[in-house]
Amino acid sequence: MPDRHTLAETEKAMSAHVSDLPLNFPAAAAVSSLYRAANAVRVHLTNSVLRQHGLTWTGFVVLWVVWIWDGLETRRAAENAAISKATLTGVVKTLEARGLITRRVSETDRRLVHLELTPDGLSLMKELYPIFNAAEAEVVAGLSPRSVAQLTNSLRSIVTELETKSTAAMSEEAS
Amino acid sequence: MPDRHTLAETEKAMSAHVSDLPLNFPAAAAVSSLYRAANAVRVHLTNSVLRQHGLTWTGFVVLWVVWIWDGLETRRAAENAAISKATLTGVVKTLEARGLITRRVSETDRRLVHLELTPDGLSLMKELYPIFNAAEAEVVAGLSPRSVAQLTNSLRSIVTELETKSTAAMSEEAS
DNA sequence: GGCCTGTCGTTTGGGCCCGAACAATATCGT
DNA sequence: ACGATATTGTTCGGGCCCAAACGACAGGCC
Repeated sequence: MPDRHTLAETEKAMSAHVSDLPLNFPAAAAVSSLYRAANAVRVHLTNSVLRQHGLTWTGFVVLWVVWIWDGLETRRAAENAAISKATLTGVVKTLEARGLITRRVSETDRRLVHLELTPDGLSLMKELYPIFNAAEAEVVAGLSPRSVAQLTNSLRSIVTELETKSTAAMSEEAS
Repeated sequence: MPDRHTLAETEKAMSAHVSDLPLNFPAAAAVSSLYRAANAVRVHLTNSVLRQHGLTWTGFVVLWVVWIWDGLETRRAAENAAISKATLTGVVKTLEARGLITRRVSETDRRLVHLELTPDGLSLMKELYPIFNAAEAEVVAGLSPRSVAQLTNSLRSIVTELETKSTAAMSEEAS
């Protein structure tokens, strides 16, 4: 076990610098934990499941949304994968080169590009997703089912809150 | 409001593909929410606070840990910021070029590099962190204090669980 | 028809991200 | 003393990440 700084030590060092300021410590702890947990989960699932199949986390997420929706347009794939259109272009290029996904320009609206899994991509997801899900289950295995449900609810509440803020800022911009 | 896929629609599309498989849906929902929330928070805090100061999320995190610990060695900075040593090298190079941080090779062990804030870096953090923390508070404003505490606990539990797994895998490797 | 406005996916440029390989340095065993 | 072993920060290569600028295209409005 590396002698890294413990949580308690970090909080002590922190309070030595900012204890005289009117800060919201629980909020800081929540955001910090959120970042670290998401990172740890991404690293763990990548190393334990995805890497041996030559997939990155983002690549897998893109394959997953295209699979679940039986193919969709680029803009919706980016929304569902929570990445920008620019990023998606690069990721799709990688997946296309691996023969897992195909791009097809729409006949009715030539601006749109429709994404779909190849047979190889489809069989990969059918094989891989149950394994991936089992690893996801392990990640939350230490929590009670009730805690997992509460966790999911709180996280979704945060996402909703921020999406509201974001669209509010956009309409303010437009006025 | 863009007509993106709702949560309920996604779950419906998902069950159409995998309802016959023995999957752990609550675990999948938790991991997915975790990823999306962390992403949304990072984007929000970057755009609303960090960008106008020319800082990235990771750059800010590195500055923060160096600040809180009154300077530390590269390997500890990477641990505390939850990024790899390789990534830290690049981030520090950026921060050094902006005049916010300094690198100093240790006298007693010439392998070690000590990181410290410059006066500019110090005054930036003193000005910026209260603003950043206020934005963090907004992020969890929709949750009750009790929910925030539970959220933090659950997330820390996940991190601890994964760190245990990771060190267990390493000692297995070594044997 | 001919603009005008908005939307689509891509490109560009700069930065983060990591694993693996590496050179420099320290430490341990003998 | 001195080779074997371990640790540190860096480099390298490939991939992800995004904002901004861009060209292609669709639809509305005169």
